Amino acid sequence: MATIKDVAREAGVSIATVSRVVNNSSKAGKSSITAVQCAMKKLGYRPNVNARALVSQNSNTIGVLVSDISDPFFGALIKAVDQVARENNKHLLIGNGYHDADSEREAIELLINSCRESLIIHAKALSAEELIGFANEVPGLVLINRFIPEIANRCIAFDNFQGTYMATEFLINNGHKHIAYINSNHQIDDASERQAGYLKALKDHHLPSPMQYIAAADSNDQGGKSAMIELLSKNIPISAVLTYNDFMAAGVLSALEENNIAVPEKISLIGFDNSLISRYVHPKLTTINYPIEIMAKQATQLSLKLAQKEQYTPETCIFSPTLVKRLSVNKHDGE
Amino acid sequence: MATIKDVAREAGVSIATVSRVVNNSSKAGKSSITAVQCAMKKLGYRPNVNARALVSQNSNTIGVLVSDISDPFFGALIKAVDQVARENNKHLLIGNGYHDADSEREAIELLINSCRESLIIHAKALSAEELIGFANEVPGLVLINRFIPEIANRCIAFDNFQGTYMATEFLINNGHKHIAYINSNHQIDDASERQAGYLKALKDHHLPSPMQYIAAADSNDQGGKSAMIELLSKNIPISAVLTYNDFMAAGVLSALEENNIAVPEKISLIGFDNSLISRYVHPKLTTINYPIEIMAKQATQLSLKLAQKEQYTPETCIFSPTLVKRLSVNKHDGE
DNA sequence: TAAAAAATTGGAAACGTTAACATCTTCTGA
DNA sequence: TCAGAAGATGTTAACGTTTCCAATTTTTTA
Repeated sequence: MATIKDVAREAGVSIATVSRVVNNSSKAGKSSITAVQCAMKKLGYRPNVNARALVSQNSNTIGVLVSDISDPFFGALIKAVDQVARENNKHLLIGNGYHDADSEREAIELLINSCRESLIIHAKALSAEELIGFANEVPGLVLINRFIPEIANRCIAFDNFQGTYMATEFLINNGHKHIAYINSNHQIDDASERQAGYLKALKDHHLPSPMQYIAAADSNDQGGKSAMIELLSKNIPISAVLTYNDFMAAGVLSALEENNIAVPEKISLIGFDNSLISRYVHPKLTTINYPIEIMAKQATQLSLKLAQKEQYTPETCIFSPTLVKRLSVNKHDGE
Repeated sequence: MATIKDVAREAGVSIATVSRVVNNSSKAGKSSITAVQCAMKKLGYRPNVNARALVSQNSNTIGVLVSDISDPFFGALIKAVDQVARENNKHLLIGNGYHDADSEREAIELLINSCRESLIIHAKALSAEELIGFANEVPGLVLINRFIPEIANRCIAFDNFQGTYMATEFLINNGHKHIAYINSNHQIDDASERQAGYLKALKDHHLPSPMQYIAAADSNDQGGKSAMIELLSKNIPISAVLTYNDFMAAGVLSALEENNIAVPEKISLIGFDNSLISRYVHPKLTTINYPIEIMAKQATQLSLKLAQKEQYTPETCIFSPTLVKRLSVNKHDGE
């Protein structure tokens, strides 16, 4: 591999001049520029990023930790980060947390070692203390989809409570009184917040909230399906179902279809996330929009600013849900 | 940030000894080891990866280029690469090609600059010549989902032709004679190979292959929908449709539903890729499986071997499609 | 007990780059 | 025509590691 020295020798100039040409800093003469460019082309010279990063103390890389790259939700997150990264001539180092505290920790360590500047972290399994520790170590670390009061200015989060509250209220306003909620059995904040929003909406509208209307399972379609079957087998009146996410809603659809229960005619259904699949299931799913792209862009900008020690407070830290009305909810008449 | 020097001073040893402890190379005395570990913990020492990479000429990073990170197909690809990477203590640098030659080139340049060892490249827009050039420059570069004869031992590809051939033949064996094909309008090999497989199957079974049964559009659900509408408006007999991918098939389903044409009762449908959404659409989609995870793992292993200058030829270079039977195909009787 | 062997340590040269500083040209304008 | 400014270029010291080599200490063996 050709180094700057080789180029200097080939072009008959000093390495400083080559460096100046490479970084087109103004102080290089025309003849040198052409000579150096020629030599670079001839030798196929590529600056060594590690040497550069070593001296400039900056790797031009944004580290991103997600729970599962293959989930389109995180795909959308990463893509949004990438768009901002591109505008700033950075590239992306990706870590996968596998929904597991040890993996998350390991991945963050790796990311911190590799790029101490900017980090966008989606970690649900790690404790707040541990994350605060990392945040204190890395000024450009930003948490996404998680709010920790001690480092509030480093968090870009989503109002889960409000999301299920809205969804539940929407069902109530459509005449539904027997609304079930299918939650994730993951022990993460999102799950308890979403359940709390559902319960609060019922309470505010003076509806009972018996625990038998709540089921919990793995947050995928299989989980949704089995939770729905569990609810059906209780033989309680249900006119609407709210799920923790769209995948679980898809599972609910399967369960209902197999039992010849029409959606939305017999049972209305609302998902959560407005993910890719919500447009593809049948009927198209009414769901809660999670503006992950905007949030990810915001988080990236925040991280970039913080990395440059700029004081910067984003306009929005906690993003709000919106209801996406599609075809899985009907008005309910009578009891 | 604490450096190795700080640790050495704190522990009262030389930097060489610290380095030995950090890399637990055998030649360190017990007392030094404990002293150094103590000092490291106290100072929160993290080895500087750039300095390491500079001297060891190896960044422990695998670069991956995909067309669109937010597409679950590529999500699955990246996750598979990550699994192999983890086993080898590497992490992932991700580039996005945005289905565009200039972006692909730019991203590859960036990736090469950052990790000259291992590269997994999914590039459809770039010319073969250009890719051969990059491959010659980087021994560990492996092409995925693309076959270039000149660098055949660096390619992990998929038999697109065979995929549509199988699908078409399956439809023919189910009594279908009027089979339409909806192709992608992208000018990439996959599109022409898949169309060729469809045509060859028709020919081998002595069926006519009029061009009016072929439509092309953007390779997403919108494209699939408009292409299907185009086919319907021609008012030709159609008993089955084959699409370039599952997203287009989802669009076809929308178009047919809006026109009250039942799938599979009136028209059978086969997708391609066996992607995430194929299980979520209604009816569940019969499709062609694209074993992208296995391919990605294979590609990563190949890349890692090549980077170590090992001679290595993977068992399989061209992977084969399989048919995934779900609920979107019926037998067709009569003409 | 002394010499040889083994284990442990430190010094210093790399790795490829940037940037501060010094030097040497070449203009500019009076 | 010459002083001074401006421009171009080179020298060299960092950046934080690893690793070779030599030096020192400890252990082993006869």
